[in-house]
Amino acid sequence: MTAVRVLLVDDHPIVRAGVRSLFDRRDDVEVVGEAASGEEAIALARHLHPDVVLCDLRLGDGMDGVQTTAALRAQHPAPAVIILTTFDRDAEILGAIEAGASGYLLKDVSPDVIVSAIRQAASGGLVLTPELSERVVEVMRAPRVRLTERELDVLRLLDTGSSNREIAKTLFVTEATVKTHLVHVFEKLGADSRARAVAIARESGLL
Amino acid sequence: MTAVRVLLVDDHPIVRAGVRSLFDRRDDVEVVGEAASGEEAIALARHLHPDVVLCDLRLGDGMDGVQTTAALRAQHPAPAVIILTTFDRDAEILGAIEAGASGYLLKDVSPDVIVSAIRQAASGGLVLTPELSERVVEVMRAPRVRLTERELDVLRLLDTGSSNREIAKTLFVTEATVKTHLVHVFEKLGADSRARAVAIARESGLL
DNA sequence: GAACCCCTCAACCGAACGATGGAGGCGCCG
DNA sequence: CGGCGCCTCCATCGTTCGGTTGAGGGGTTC
Repeated sequence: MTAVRVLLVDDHPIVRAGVRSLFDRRDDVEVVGEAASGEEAIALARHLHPDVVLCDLRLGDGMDGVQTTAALRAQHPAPAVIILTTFDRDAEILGAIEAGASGYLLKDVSPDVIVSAIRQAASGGLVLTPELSERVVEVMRAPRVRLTERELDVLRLLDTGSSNREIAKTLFVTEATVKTHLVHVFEKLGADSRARAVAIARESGLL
Repeated sequence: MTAVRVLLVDDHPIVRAGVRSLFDRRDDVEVVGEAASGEEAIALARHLHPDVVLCDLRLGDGMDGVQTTAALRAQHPAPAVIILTTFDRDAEILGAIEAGASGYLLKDVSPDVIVSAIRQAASGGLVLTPELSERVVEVMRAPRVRLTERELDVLRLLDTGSSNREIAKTLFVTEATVKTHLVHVFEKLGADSRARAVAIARESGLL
């Protein structure tokens, strides 16, 4: 059996070194490249054709992990993508999976979990830690909250502590319009007040 | 010259492995131990007497990096502590320095910066990346916002979107009391509304 | 064209919010 | 002891801010 070819994507050199060292003494996994950004990862993957890409979600200023995943999955042949990250916000997990990730691991898992995840992903499987898979189905089952662009605008301004009047001013609309958007945001989020809305939005990762 | 003895503290095995691999081929830095939690770090340091402790800020569920730093610095002999973390919230940086950390590095710095930081810290120096040191003096110069415990309680509940009435109920006080606290919070934060207060508090890392 | 969604707006009402000016009790520290 | 800071609470006031309801135009999809 030939070794699984892996591409590492993380903006922290230290983490890359850490992951790389996991495979140093193994002959079934081979690190064929490292990238510090999504852009770099895509370019590298185009030439290296890795079997699996191990990708962080937060990648500094450029593309994020979800965008990178989507771009990678659009390539031919498409590598399997495993998200390896510190954060476990529902929206990001869901986003990553929707974008075509075959796995989602938190960085505090033990090294051998990562190794086995890579092997499994290389053979086409889906990899989720038990707690995460539980959450995933839970969130999947709950109807996804879809906010319109405008509603997101007011929500973001809400988060800065703006009043309706201020939001109206910066969005160049009437205060009445803002209120209408807010009503819809409240409905969709199940909130009964602006304050609660931001709190909920924050929890579900919309902000 | 004898090698600098270093203790690694991070809840992610991967990061520990990464940092460790930085020193593998160097003879001037020696990793004498690893800890996955603050508690473990303190216990280990008591026996190992490292010269420098490299410590993450977020350490899972137990003690955080700031608490760990304070405890380590209280030992005799006290190791130098360098915070190595992903986050750069003002409050945490300040807290770490106040707790006696001799350095604060972001995980995206290049490996050799870490190495030289360790050497510098071992000889008693203070280590800050240029951008950070700028921010530090800036925040130092600005009068520190000190909220009382109760005011923080109110602020935290505010963040969840609670109304004054609800806050009063969960804190077992009158609505009047809540309002008084809020007035003080507003004064200290320079806010003119509850929403802005949360926003400001969030920015300055009080939440 | 009808149904639908999104953005826009008006007018109303009420409550909650923030401001103001107090007051008393408690613990700590010089 | 005498102050000081913190927590607690009272009453009042105004008014703005927020949330509700209802409604119209533009774009789309079938």
